[in-house]
Amino acid sequence: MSGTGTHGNAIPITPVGRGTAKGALRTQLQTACSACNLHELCMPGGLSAEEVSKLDSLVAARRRVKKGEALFRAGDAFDALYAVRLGFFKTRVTAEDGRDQVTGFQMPGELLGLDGIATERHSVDAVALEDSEVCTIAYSDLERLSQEFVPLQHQFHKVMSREIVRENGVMMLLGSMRAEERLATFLLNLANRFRSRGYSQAEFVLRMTREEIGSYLGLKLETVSRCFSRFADEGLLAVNNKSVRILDLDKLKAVVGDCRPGI
Amino acid sequence: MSGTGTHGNAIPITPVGRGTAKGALRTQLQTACSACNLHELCMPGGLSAEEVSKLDSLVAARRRVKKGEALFRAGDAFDALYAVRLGFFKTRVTAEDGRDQVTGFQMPGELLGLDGIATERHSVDAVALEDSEVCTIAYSDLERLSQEFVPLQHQFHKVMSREIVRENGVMMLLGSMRAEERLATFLLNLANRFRSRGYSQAEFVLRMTREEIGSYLGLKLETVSRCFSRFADEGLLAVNNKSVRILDLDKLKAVVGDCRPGI
DNA sequence: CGCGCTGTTGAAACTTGTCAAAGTTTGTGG
DNA sequence: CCACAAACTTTGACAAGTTTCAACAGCGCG
Repeated sequence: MSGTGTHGNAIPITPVGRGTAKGALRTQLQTACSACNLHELCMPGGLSAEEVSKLDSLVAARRRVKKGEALFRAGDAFDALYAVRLGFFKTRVTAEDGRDQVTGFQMPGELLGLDGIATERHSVDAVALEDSEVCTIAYSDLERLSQEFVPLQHQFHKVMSREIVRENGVMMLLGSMRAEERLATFLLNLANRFRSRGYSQAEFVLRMTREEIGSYLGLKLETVSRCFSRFADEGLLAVNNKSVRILDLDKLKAVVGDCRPGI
Repeated sequence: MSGTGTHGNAIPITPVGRGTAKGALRTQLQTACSACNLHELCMPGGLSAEEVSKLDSLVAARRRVKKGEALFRAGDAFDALYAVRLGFFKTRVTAEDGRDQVTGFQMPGELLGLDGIATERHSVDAVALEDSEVCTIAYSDLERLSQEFVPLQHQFHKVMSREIVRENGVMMLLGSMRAEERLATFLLNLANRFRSRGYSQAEFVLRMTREEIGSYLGLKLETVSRCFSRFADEGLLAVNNKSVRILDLDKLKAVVGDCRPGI
């Protein structure tokens, strides 16, 4: 099963499209959810193998998005959801006065576009942070299929609810944590998500700039940079530009919950 | 139709249950969504009259929640959604270390409990800020009915998506606004929601304390109090404890978007 | 190879938080 | 219905945390 020396079911997170034979093979094999090694993390979630195969009909098109390009923009008509297959995205909202706020970072297996259902127009921009690839799920198809297919409907509701819960967590972070706690929380969250995908939880490369991290965490980029430096000084992290290695996971966790250790 | 001198289709926002004959009559008449004057704002949303009548079967029980009591708590098993019928709620998340964060305020016509779908346990507390009343919608019934009833499914998805979009807005507020902007945004949002319900948008009574406002806005209660005082000094508001009157709507709006008027 | 974007660091300014005290309102029980 | 206690609000003075401004270093892309 495992230990063959290959990456097993881990998807390389490096930019796609370098045109290797192996890449071409993978693309061909994994057109279907049932063959996708992300299906545990993605929409198929708790569905049975048989049920997942029904999903395959939904995922019509694949789409590549180059680094810096938008998958969709606020104001665009909504007609599909997107599952990140490869790469890394950010979503952001822009206020009338031009300020913008990063509202999330999405990695393989995560869904984009849920914001569009409310008004049938997107309310955020989804921008690729590296060359990426998504599965397109036409929303009308999803609605139709989940009509006749109870577990899919249930699963979809869970995905939306999970997003609501995630945002509650971000509100807690933004509303009542200090800079170091915010960054530590963010790094621990990233580490967990990498781990779920079969990557090292201790060592990873950030796809976003300090400014994007700062926007997400409600901080200025200088503050983010200073916090990284402080964590490095204290031996919690080894930071080299965008690559981060967690040296002391326990201490990093302690940064988060240090305010009222007793209560 | 209107202009009879009564409140028409406006629901009095004062505490319920004083046992007047009129109150008893209303309770009896409005057990059904089709007879509820909130149906424009609530789940029935864009549904036709005929469609709404199908909803009635869903709304089995009504439930009263006294001021200060919880409709549900984080960790409780999830089995129903609740539509606020009368009164006012807050939702809050609590961190392991005891800190808590208000994640929303819900008024009549708004839904509570969407957080519970993800894990089948609630992840927030929902607490009544005044004596309140909710319609209980069993989630299993909702799933079943929306299975055979497309517009309901669609409407429910919209409600969830709307909540995601709302939370994006709160992230913007918490992540990149200053104290005065946050409070102004909050007041304008309240004003709009009161207006949609047929109340004055210029004059209303806050159901929550300064501390709860502060928690929602990521500020300390003293900061909230100072901002109120400053708005009053500048002639934007008349503030008397919990009652607020907006004196200069345009200036209040200007507070929000004053950072980069040009760009 | 150089220009621009990204990241780091320092010092000063500013916003918000903390602590403290006093006033006000609300709720409860006699 | 009044009195008292608890909860809430306001305000001031001061402290702390974060932002702002500025300068410079490093890396990557053209």
